[in-house]
Amino acid sequence: MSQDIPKTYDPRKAELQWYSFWLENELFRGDPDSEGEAFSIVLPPPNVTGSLHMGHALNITLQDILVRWQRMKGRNAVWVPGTDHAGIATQNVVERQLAEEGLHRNDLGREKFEERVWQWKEVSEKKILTQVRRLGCSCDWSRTRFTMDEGLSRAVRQVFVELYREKLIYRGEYLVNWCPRCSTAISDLEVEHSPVRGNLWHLKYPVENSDEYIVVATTRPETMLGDTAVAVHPDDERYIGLQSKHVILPLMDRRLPVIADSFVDREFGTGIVKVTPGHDPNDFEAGRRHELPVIRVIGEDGKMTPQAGAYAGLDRSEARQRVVADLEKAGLVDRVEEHEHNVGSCQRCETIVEPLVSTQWFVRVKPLAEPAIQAVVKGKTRFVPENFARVYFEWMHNIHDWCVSRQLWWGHRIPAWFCDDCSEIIVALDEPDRCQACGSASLRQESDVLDTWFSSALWPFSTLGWPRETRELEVYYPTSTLVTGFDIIFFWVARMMMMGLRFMGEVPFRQVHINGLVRDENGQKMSKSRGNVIDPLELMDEFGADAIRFTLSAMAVPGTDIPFSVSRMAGYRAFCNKIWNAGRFLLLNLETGKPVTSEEIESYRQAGDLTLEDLWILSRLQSLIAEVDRNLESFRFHEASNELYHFFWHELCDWYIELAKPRIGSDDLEVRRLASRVGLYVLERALRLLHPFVPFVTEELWQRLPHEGISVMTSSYPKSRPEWVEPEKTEQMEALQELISSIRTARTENRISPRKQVPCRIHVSRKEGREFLQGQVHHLEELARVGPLEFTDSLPDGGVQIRGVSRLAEFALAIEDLIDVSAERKRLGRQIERIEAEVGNLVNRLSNLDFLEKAPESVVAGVRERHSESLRRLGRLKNQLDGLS
RNA sequence: GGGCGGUUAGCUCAGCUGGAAGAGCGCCUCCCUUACAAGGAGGAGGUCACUGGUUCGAGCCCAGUACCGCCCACCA
Repeated sequence: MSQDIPKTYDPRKAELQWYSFWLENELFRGDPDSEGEAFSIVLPPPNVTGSLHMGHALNITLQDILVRWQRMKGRNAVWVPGTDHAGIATQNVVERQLAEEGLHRNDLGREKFEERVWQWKEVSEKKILTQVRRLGCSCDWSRTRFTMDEGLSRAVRQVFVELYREKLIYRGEYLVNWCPRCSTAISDLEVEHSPVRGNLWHLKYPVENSDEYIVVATTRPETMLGDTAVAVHPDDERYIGLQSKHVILPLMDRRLPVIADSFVDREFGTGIVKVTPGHDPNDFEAGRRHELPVIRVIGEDGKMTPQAGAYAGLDRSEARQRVVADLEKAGLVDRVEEHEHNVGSCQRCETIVEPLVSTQWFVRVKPLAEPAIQAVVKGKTRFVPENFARVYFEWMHNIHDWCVSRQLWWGHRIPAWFCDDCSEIIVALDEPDRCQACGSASLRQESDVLDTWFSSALWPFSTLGWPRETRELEVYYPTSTLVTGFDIIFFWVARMMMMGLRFMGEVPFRQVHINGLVRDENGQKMSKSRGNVIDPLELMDEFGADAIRFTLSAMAVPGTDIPFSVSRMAGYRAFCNKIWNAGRFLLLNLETGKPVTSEEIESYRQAGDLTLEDLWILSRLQSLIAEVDRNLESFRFHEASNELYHFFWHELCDWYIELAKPRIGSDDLEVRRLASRVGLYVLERALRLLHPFVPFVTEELWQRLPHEGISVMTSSYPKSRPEWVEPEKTEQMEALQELISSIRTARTENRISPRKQVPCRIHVSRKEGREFLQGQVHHLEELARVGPLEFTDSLPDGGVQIRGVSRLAEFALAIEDLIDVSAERKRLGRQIERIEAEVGNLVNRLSNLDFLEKAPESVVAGVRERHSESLRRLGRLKNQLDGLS
């Protein structure tokens, strides 16, 4: 099978070629009726707001590794992809585009605006899904969904209607978080709090019919215009007398009752608080308890309303200045303190959120939360790492009703109709013809849309066909694993749990793996403002998809963020190239022929045809298989990656191939054939093991190897054969490696040219050791460049020589040139020092009676072994030092 | 105010069940040896934040301290 194989791996070509190959052969297809236990994943749908970032790259890479791995293990695997309409976020993107054209969405009107967003959605979705493909993801594209496509929209309406009928959805006037810029209500979760340095104004409110006044403290003086009471703590003795009185609200001349309510903190400020039910969550609650009127002084546009009297029409920040100035003029500002407090702003546009009273739709979540808590308590869904379950519980236990209506145009329109002729509200799956109460045909649909997370909450079952009863739901629900970020545990994971349990009667996924955040090299969050954002597409162009995948996987330590490093990725690109070149070498030099089966290898084993290095690499391969499996089972992607990396590079390439080269090039055809069979076998199995991580380079090589089946994707993931694990061979191999390394070190440090063949004498005190090494002479000659090689009973003193030791043997290299005696002295001195320290340490442990008595025997034996070995070695080194004249 | 995570080599980080301190990059030396210079062979570099405890034995377990980061929370 001679062929042209370029020296350097070209990712671009392989990626294009093999991705289309996989697609053409429908290898990503999930068929509910095919064999094997189901393994299903739904892709957390990316928002159609632009393109993918490094966080997505990590998230989808991990999923693809899992899916490819499970598919190769024979599971009936499916990965359902799709995108999210991302209501407010996408609307904002398009609004910004309009703004650049000098337009506002009102200029277009709802219908035209929606059309415009749909156009954008097509562009963004295409871009995103292309990126997902370029990374090599094996999604079942025939199942691609969008949260606003017809089927999913129907699922949304169905859920809304059912929850409404059960009174788990209600409509009402409450205080909500309002974003004046987006001009919509948002949920508590969409408000981000950050500390702001501001002032605490202490204001004087005169007491009615008296010369006295009370002092209240506020961070938002402009809201005083909407005060409808002041409050004190019922047990606050300072103000018992005040409780029956009224105060006069300055600037507005309004008479305010003094109420007693235990929400007041006696320690804070004066212990008297102004109550503004229209613009503060606490005050709103207090207002309800005390039946206080609500006065809205700030409107939905962030400007003061007519209710604000003289201040009407002013922006809220302007109003603040004016109110303070006016109060100062009237001598009603007691004092002003600097004060840091939290201010809430809109997650999507960073505008300061205004709490205001508004009519909205809410989901009553407590009844839904309870089963969702229990499911995790009982282990029906497991978090990995498990400490995230605590975060989940924490939030679920303190959950508040969920405001689901949004005053946006982009989203699922709420399936509710208002009758113009009576006050009836009809909530229905499809548009009703006439009012169910009065029969009027004059109906208007609610103009609000739903929070984007409402449809996301249904994703694991809506994508599988719900509310239809599909075979997919039967087979693939609950999904196996959800891979997502910790930042959306509340937004998404919790809500999927609630909806899944309510509508499917079963959790939406068995496991939730929480992946970390991709940060920059210095651990900083990637953000546009910091200018440290890395575009995965650019990286793929430069380094190849496999390199970026392997980098992310190798760095994906569960529960921790990833400081993404480009230099490290260059290292993993080198790894891909290494895989390529190892494959290239073997392909160019081995006898090929039929694919190699494990049975064939087993027959060589039985016949005793295999060499030390063969048995060793086969043994190491079995351990590797077991380790990779174990690590992937527990989402330890970094460990699995590192094991593979180390095996392939530092065991297979550095040692096995080097050791096997002479046999591979041998004139003895039988020797050559056997070396080829083992070489092919190990390479082919290694490619299978690596495939989920680096799908392209492995496929490219695998296709050139003798193989059965259409793709490495469809081959089976290797299973460990414990009977091939050979600890003694491994130990022998390590001893040989150590000897070779120490000869190499001695050579390098004495500046002996790497090419030069150097005569060498070896002394081994133990008979078995000598016999073993005598069988490995060819390896020593090749890899340590020594020869002729002579085994002696003792090493001669004097003469020009360099000496060294390993755990197995001591050796002397004879060279004609003078060696640098003082440098050699130093080198030996350093070694002696090191070993003496070790011996000291070991002696301490062995002279400790407690250690001898209490430590397990194997540990003690190990220490004894090391102790005597070190002593032997020390003796040899000292001899050598003395021998240097 | 609660909760969680971190502190290990110059840098970024691993270290899973307590049993001889690791990787990548960077640095130094040598080598374009017919798979690979995106390579090979060597080398230097660590008081595992601090204090105490448990243990024969601690980077790992326990308690406390310091500093850093994150999440949640209606203190005006």
